[in-house]
Amino acid sequence: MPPSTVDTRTRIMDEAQALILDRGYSATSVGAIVEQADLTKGAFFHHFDAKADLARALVERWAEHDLAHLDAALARSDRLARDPVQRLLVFVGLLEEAWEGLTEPYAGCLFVSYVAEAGLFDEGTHAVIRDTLLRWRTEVHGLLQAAADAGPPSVEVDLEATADLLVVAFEGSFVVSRALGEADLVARQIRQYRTYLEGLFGG
Amino acid sequence: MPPSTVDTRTRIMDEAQALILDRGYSATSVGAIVEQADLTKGAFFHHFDAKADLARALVERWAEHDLAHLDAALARSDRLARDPVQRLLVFVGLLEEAWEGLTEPYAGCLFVSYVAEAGLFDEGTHAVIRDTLLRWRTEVHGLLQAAADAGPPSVEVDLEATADLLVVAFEGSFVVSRALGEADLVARQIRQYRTYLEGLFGG
DNA sequence: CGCTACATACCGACCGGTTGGTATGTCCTC
DNA sequence: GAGGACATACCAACCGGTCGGTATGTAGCG
Repeated sequence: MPPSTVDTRTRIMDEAQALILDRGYSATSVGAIVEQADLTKGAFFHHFDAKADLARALVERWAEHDLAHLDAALARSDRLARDPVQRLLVFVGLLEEAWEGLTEPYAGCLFVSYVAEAGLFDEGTHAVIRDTLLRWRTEVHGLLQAAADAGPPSVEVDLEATADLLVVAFEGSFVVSRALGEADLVARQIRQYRTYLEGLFGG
Repeated sequence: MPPSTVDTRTRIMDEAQALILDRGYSATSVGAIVEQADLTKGAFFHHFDAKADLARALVERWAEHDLAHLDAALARSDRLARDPVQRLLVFVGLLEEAWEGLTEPYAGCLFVSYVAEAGLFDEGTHAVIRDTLLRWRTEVHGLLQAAADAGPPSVEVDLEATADLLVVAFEGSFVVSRALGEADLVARQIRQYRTYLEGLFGG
């Protein structure tokens, strides 16, 4: 296998992502990216047609990992619990677990970076983000509906909004966690969400 | 009142804020700002020492309005309800009310914009955001504590994290609302938060 | 094997345009 | 006529992107 191609492209993407998470897309020049990756502009534009091409590749990779994470938690909670309510709570518990023990670098989210500079990206790039968030809505809503079918929640509640609250709690946590410099904030907020669900469906 | 000075400065800030909310701080050039405000660079640098000076002024104004909003809701809920639990629920209800009926432009938050490009701003600017969020934490935690003292919540819960969840729900809603193009998402999420509190303290 | 033909990976100089910022000038008001 | 409120003109640095070139394959063929 040629040691170069894939490696270099990935390295560019990794360095670019780190820079974008820190200072945003627009402030991340391709000059800075290639310097960080110890390359030249020639190398960059060999692998990407334009800077926007990189942006698209990055968000697609991020969405892919994100959905893989979702599917994994879905599958595991499916295996670990039979009861719909338990399945729901285990699912959220697994997510919480994944964000525990986070200390040093406060979480960043590429979606937040892109949304904050939304005016710079084309429809296709936005669609990647939208589709990913909608997958979360659909899947979580499915879990909630199954739990509600097994036994109605303690109070009447908008199940779609409840599903969205998980994603909202994640994205909001990323923002607030960085703003306050508190790494454990994400996991604590997901735990809050779980407490909410326990109250609704009876833990 | 002199019609010029304050007006021009405010106009610069307004246009700059609108642009930053749309495409971020870095991608908002002072050239674009003065063009939007129908001015020239001379005018801009007459009112601001540097672009960073504008950034600071904007976040300070935003924080001021944000805290005024908080204080108003705090004062009104104080007047409208005597019981600590009712006071808490009315407080959140007022916030929800303020975000209802929002249709056209999906909400943006300057804090989100700044956090997404955190690496570009100095400590002082970050401190403004941090202090503002901490005020929310303190005040909401106070309301929660008072409610808990009047009658313990239905389940044991981390009251500080519960306080943070309100801010997290706001910031997260701003992000997701823009990403999905759903203007009513903010109010629906704040309503979810209220439902959570009702479950904890008994509406 | 040796030769040709072509592809991939990367370099570094360079281009036009834009950036934040400055220096100077002009007009209006007190 | 002094000072504030702008406009005009300009600069050096940097921006995304192009281009000619090179080094290293790699596949086909005799």
